[in-house]
Amino acid sequence: MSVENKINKFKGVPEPTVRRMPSYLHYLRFVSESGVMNISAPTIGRDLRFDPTQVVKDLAYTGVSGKPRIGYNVYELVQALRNFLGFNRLNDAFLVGAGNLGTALLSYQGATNFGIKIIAAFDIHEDKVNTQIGGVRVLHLNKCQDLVQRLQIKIAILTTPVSVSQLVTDKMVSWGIEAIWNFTPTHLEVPKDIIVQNTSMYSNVAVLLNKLANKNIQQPLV
Amino acid sequence: MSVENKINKFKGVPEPTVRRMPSYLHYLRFVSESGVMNISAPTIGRDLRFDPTQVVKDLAYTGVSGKPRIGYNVYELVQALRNFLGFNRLNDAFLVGAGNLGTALLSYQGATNFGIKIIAAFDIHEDKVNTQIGGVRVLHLNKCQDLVQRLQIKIAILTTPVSVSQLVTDKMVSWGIEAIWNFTPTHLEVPKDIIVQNTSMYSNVAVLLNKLANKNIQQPLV
DNA sequence: TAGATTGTTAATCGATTAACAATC
DNA sequence: TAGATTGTTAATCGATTAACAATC
Repeated sequence: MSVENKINKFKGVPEPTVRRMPSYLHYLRFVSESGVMNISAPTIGRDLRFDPTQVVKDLAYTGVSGKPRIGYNVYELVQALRNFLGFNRLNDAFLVGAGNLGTALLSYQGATNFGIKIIAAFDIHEDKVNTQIGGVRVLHLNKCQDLVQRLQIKIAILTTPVSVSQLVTDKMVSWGIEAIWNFTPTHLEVPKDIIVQNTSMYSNVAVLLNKLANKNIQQPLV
Repeated sequence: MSVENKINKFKGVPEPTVRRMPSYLHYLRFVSESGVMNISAPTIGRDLRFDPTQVVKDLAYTGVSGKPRIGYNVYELVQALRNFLGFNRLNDAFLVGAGNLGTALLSYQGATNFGIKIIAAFDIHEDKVNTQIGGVRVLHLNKCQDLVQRLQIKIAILTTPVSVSQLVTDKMVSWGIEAIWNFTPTHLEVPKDIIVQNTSMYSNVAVLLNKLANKNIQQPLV
């Protein structure tokens, strides 16, 4: 195997593991409130309905090591998970498109800050520009490039209409945005070093409705 | 293998496939607007960045069959996907918890109805009760049981505070709710025939931040 | 010490990708 | 007909689960 290949062999933490990390953090915070100092993987697994071996493997990625028969130190885990999830860094983001969903996210994060802080929002409609939503100022999109570059913003939350999502994406990438949290149903075309995280309400609804339909089909068989 | 086992061998459509279905639908609607009548799996794959074989397999689940060298009939696919995704059925839902996220979802779906129709929302705070959000009436939670049963509602959207999420879930299940779209970070305990679809903003943020962090770690290696 | 739990290596399982024959 | 594409069967890949030795 060539050196080139070996370098490319670098695999980060598996995505399913990353997705479970916030669950562990939420659970461990809850557990630590009741004064529990140490916790074992089987206990976590029982409560969260995860396989105990999977819990062990997942937690190993935080760098925390446990003690046989005792388990893991809860405080240590919470800190390690916070660090793993990037809550200790500051993750400033811009939101583009202050329509229904954009407004929704702005109001939502007013209360809960889930690891990303929305610094400003952008829109082109006069009735939105220079207002505040959820404590965040809405500016005209033509101010975006300058601010992305001055504030070194790397994360953009995309909540524009579908009709302009690719166009806005292209511009933001050219301005230096490195990661796009895409809430539109559009498949965005981006250079390969740009990260796109698709969050589709549609996919989630699809899975739920499908399970519900299966349930009703399956029943008569039993 | 026992008969019991054979029955349990029933596997629905793989979840990853279900998650891709809305992408196909969105894409095909777009394509059909430009008057394209037939489309091949490789073309779809190229545009959506899916493996062509995967597209063929996914589309097979809709029941539509294509013609070699010609592809699939776009109109037929759109109809089949709409049907597959349950857009032709009416999927009425109740939303419980008209706080930040609840309000957000209510305002959002005002414009976009993504397969589920929110019929009413419920809360216990006097300042929310008997208001309207996004055209949906907010009622007191003590009216919920009666309405779930009268209207035969099967789907609940859970956007309560974490502190009451399990409690509210237990009640709704006892009232006859069959599927819960859970937006809280709580792991809900439910009877095994109840469907829980977790939609965690936290997980999505976690994946995005993790990719971003990896990117910045990996760069120096090159 | 005895035994529950960690941490690692192996087996399983399911989805993705590749190969290829059938077909229009 | 020739050849691109469907549709199916086989190979690969990665995550989950099982097995087990090390350890506190």
